[in-house]
This record gives sequence, C-alpha cells and structure tokens, in this order.
Amino acid sequence: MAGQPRLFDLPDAPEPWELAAEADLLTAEIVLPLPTPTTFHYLVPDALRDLIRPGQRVKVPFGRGDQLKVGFVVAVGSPPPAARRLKSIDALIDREPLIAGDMLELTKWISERYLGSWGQVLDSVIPAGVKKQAGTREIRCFQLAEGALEKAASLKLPARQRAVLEVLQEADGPVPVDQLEAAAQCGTSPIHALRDKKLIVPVRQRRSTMTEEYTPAARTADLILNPDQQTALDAILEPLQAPRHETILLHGVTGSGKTEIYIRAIREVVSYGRQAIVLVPEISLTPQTIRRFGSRFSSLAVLHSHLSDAERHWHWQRIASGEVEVVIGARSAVFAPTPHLGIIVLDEEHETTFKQNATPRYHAREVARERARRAGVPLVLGSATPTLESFDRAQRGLDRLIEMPNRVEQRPLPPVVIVDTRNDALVPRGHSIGRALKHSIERSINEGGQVILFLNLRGYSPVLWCLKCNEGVKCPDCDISLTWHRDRGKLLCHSCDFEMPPPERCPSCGQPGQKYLGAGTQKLEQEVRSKFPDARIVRMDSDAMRKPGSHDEALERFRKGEIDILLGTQMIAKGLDFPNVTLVGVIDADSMLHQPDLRAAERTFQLIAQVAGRTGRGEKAGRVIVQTMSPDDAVIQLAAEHDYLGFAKRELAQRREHHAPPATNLARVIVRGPREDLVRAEIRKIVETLKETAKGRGDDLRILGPAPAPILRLKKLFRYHCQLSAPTIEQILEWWRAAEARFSLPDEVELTIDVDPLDLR
DNA sequence: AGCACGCCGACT
DNA sequence: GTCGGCGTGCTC
Repeated sequence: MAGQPRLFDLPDAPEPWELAAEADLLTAEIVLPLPTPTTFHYLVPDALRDLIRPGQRVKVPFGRGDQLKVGFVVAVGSPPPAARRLKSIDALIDREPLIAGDMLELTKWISERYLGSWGQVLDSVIPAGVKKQAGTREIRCFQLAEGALEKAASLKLPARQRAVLEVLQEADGPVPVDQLEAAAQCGTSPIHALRDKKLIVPVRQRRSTMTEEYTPAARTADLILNPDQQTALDAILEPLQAPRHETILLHGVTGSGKTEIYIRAIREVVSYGRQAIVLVPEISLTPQTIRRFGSRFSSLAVLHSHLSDAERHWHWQRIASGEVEVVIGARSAVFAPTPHLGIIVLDEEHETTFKQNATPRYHAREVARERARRAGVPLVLGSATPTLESFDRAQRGLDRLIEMPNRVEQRPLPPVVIVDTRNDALVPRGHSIGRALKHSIERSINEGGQVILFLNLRGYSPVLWCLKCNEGVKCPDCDISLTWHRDRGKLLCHSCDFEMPPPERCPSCGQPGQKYLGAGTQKLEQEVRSKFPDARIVRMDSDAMRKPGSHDEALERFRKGEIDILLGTQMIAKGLDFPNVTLVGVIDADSMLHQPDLRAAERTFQLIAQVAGRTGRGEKAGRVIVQTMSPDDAVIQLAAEHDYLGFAKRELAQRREHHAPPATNLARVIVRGPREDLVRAEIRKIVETLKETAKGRGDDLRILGPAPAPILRLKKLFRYHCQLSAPTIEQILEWWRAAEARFSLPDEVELTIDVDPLDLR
C-alpha cells in the first residue's frame, strides 16, 4: 500500500482499490500557465482541506521531474471520473483567493474568446502588486485567548499585565506588538508573561504599510439635466432598476453632457449599495476627470498605469472589501474586484486603447459586455463617434441606442472650414500653416481666445531623404524611416528604441546630400513661434511630456489662460474641456485618411469630430479649420458637417461590400522570427492547414494571404501574416482550434493570433 | 512551455 | 552498429 516501496512505475489506470481509496478524497482543479486548454487535477492534502478555495494559487509538482509550478485553483471537489493517478498539491500560496469565482469564469471566457490559454489570461489579469502583496508586511500581533477575561478575573495580575488585557479587550481583535506596547505603556515583558500564562495568543497579520489615505474632494451638487439628458438617464435607469443586463450606446455629440448622465446613473447604483466601474482611455484619466467623479462620491478608487505595485494592491484591496463606490480606470480596470457590481460605464467607446496590444489581446468593451451580462447589470457605452461595430449592433436592436444630437445649453457645434492646401501660397513651400489658418490664429488670439493645433506626428522631420538612393534612411532593426528629433540631436525609430546621430553621408550609398522632409510637432512648434512671436506656446507630445506630471501641469496652465496656443499630437485631441478655446486647427487631415487600413476612414472621421469637439464649449463661439489636400473626400466633408449618421451609413455599406467588420469577423495570424525564409515557410504551412481545415465548414470562411506584414521587419524580426474572416466569431474560433492542433513551430519562429484586430501593422 | 520519446541520416 | 537531428505528443 502507501508505505510499500514501489519497484516499478505505476500504470496509468489505478487499481480498483485505489479508486475506492480515492473516492472520498478531495481534489482541486488547477490551471497552469501553459499554452494548453487542459486543466489538471491534484489531491488536496489533509492539512489544506479547510483552507483551499478557488482563486488561490498553489505550488504543484508537474511533469516527469515533478518541477514545482504555480497554478490557480479553479475548482475544488471530488476526483474527476476519468480516474488516473493524481499527484498532491505541494503548498498553498495565498491565504485568501486573489480572484472571485465569477471573475475566474470571466477569465475563462476571455481565454476562449481571444484564443489565449486560461492560465496565461489569469496570470495577466491579476496585477503583479496583488500577487506579491506589495505594500504589506506580516506583523506580529497579539489577541485575547479564548475565555481569557474570565480566567484573568480570578487571577491576581500585575498592573501592567492588566493594562495590556484592557487594551486588547477594547481593540476587539489582534493588535500589533508595537501598538500594544505603546497603548499599555509597557515593554515586552508583561506581554510575554501573559503569553506564557496563555491569556493572550500571538497571531501574524498582514497589514498595509501604505500611509496614504483617500481624501474625498469637496462635494459638489448635481447639475440640472436638460430634457435630452433626462431621457438618456431614464433609459439607463430602467434596466438598472429591473435589474437586468442591457447594453446602452449613448451616442452624444461632443459637449452633450454624457459625463453628468454617467454620474447620475452611478448615484442610483450606489444608493443600492452596489459599485460602479467607469472605464476611460488612459489619456483621459486626468486630475480633472478624477476630480469630477471624486467630488460626487464619497469613495473612489483610481486604477492607472502609473501606480506603484503597492498602490495598486492597496486600491485592489479597498475595491474588494466593498468600501469603494466607484472605480475609475483604464482598460484593465474592467477586472476590478467589486463584490457587488451595479453598472459598467465605458466612455469614449471608440478609443483603440481599450484593445490590449499584447496577449491576451482582449477588448475591454467586449469583456465589459460579458461581465455585465453575467452580472445582470447594464453596460453604458458612450461616444460622439461610436465604432461601426457598436453602432451596427445598436441599429440591429442588439443594444439600445440613445441619441443626444445637441450640446448642453443649446451651444452650437463649431463650423468646420475645409481648406484646400494644394492652392495655398505657403504650404507647397514647406510651411505647415497655410494662409487661412494663419489668419484665423491671429484673429482668435487678438480676440482673447485660445488655439489648439493638431498634428499627428511627433519629432521634427519624419524622413531623412537620400537624393541618390531616392529613399529615406531606415532603422537598421525595423522597416521604418527614422524621425529627426532636433531637440535631442538624434534620429529616432518610433517602433523600437534605436537612435543615432544624423549621418553626414547616406548610410546605404555613402553619398552626402540628404534632405529632411515633412514636418512633425517640433518643426510645427518652430514655425508657430516664428509666425506668432508674441504668443505663449506649449507643445504637447510624448517627447515634451516625458516628465511625470508635466502633462497635467501643461493642461492646468492652458486652463488658467497662461498659454495661447497648445499644439500637439493625439494627446490634445481627446476629451479636453476648455471653454476659452475658439479655434482648432487640423494641420494635416490626410495623414490618416490614406493609410492602408480598413478603418482609415473611420479614424479620420473620429479625429476631425473629436478635435472639433474641443472648441465652442463655453460662451464664446468656436471654429475649426481642417487643412487637407483631399477637400472633396466624402469622409472629410461628412466630418465637417458633423454628420455621423451619414458617415456611418455610407461606411457600413462599404464595409459590407468589402466583407469587412462589422459585416464579418476577423482574426489575424502573425508569424515572426529572425530568419525571413523560415517565417515565410511557416506562414505558408499555416495558411495551407487553415485552407484544408476550412473545407466542409461552409464557404463563408475566407482567408487572405499569406503576405508580408505592412511593416515587414520590426525589432529585428521578419513578420508575415494572414487574415481569417467569417460571418460569426464562433466560426473563426472553431476554425482556428481545429487547425491549431495540426501545426507546430520551429524554435526561432513565434506565432500570435489577434482576434478582432484593430490594426494590421 | 519544457521534456522525453522516436524514427531517420552520417559518423567511429 | 551508435550519435544526434528535431517532428510529435504529453504533462494531473
């Protein structure tokens, strides 16, 4: 039996008596961080019987060598029917589960929906600080032993020992040693004496070392809602009160007062003792936004990427304890461990940062939808320019659509003037700012208004052109032109961290005579400074805003009116709400329009609409100037007319025609490696296998490629890709799973699959 | 993901 | 005859 030495390896199938012996044994189902969908069963040793719960991590022996691996417990129960010889759990890592049961199930859903392994999804969903219990320490504490007070009453005790007992009696729980000494005004000896008399017992407790306390902002009163806002709020309250799940797409133009509606809906949720999660793009997570929510709720947790491990863990614990009413955060806050979720709000629904760019490549909007569905609570999506995916769902009646076509206080949307820069006197001679824009800037500043100039290109010049090669100087590791950053005196690659001083001769042909072409924000800044020498100007892009806090500081100065012209990249296009901005200039609306991307038109429309939304938000009227070389382009014209519905209708028709989303669903397979021949060979094999697997699965399954990725080489790796499409996502997932089992890759080649890809770079 | 097993070619 | 290539399959 168990004590008997075994001379031979055990067979896989256990003997009948072994089954009987295992019948009342407790087993745990464990997920390991392996790229396999399999879960593994282990015996729970008696010592862990009462401690083990789903959501905790354990160490288990794995493989022939019984190497210890860390896995998550996902279920505890009796042995699985397909009995085999089970190994035992080696150790329990966490006292408490790191993740609740419903969230565990949600991570499983993510692993299926985005084709990653459950173990890897789990690993990435729990913040490192939570796993490490960052910011906490084990502290020696003492508490009263059972019946200690009764026993003490019949004992003659010295005064100091009595004092210790009194402190513990009042504390009603474990007290750290140092606090106990201070409160009872004694040293260690009375405490140890009591311990030896078994009147008090030592316990170890995890205590936070965080000293930070949450200070609620000054409370402000509710605003009065206009009829449009009230209608929208009522539409959210209805499923909220039912309660049932519903997704509500709030399509409200910029400045229509969406945030106030979120706040009022969340007030309702909080009044039920439930919590709300508000997801916003990382760059919208400004002090202004946080203050806006902080001033309306008594407890708020903020989750963003700049938190330290300790801070994140601290917020996580506060959220899990239920003391937090509202969680506001970027993408990953969709996993906030709220015990009684009441609503999820996802603002700026169209923002691409909601899609994670690393495995697991989930979209927070879809995860939020699934989480809300499982919790039976509403999901509110807000945007002035919804994605066609969301708009299409709403139009088909799958989600509820609420339109808010007007700005608050009947403020008009700003007029958008399209300027054809082909006929400009200045632009063909290398200027970024054409005559019309220049005059408008002058006028705005003279009238005491502020100006925002948008250019989606950082650096000074995006290309260093060799006149001999007729080519730009490229990064040695990537297939990308180097950008000249004049302030740092270096050429930089925007895809990797390569940098070099500007070469005197072309690195490829050795000839002198190179030219800097094109303009980025640095060059624009120089031009603006020379054209408006008296204006106070600030450039905002990721180069200028590298110091932590500089972003918020610049915005604060702009708000106070200490800056006349704010120029920058994407960073200034979104969400800013400054009433004195009377002019917005888009330097080059074409940069996005002509990209080989199925969403190029959508991005251009969104960009113009969002940028236009930055002006005309106060008493003063605002206007927008859009410089373009394609003034007749339908997308640019629709954007200038603020005609989202017209744009959506037109674009949806085109997407259908091209079998593009949302008419179909996509997945993109990327293969990369240091050797181009191997990468190309692998992608061919994969496409062959996929084509074979597609047979008999209906003729709706399409495959595009293989082809070199638009940026063939990135960070020294060659990249090839192909694209799968099918009418439903389930068809794609099923197709891939059937094919996946049939290929294996050489060591040097890596494969990624991106379900619902947002870009095809 | 590791790691062993297994079935083919070039060497002592 | 054996050493070692890396395709295949399993890990509770």
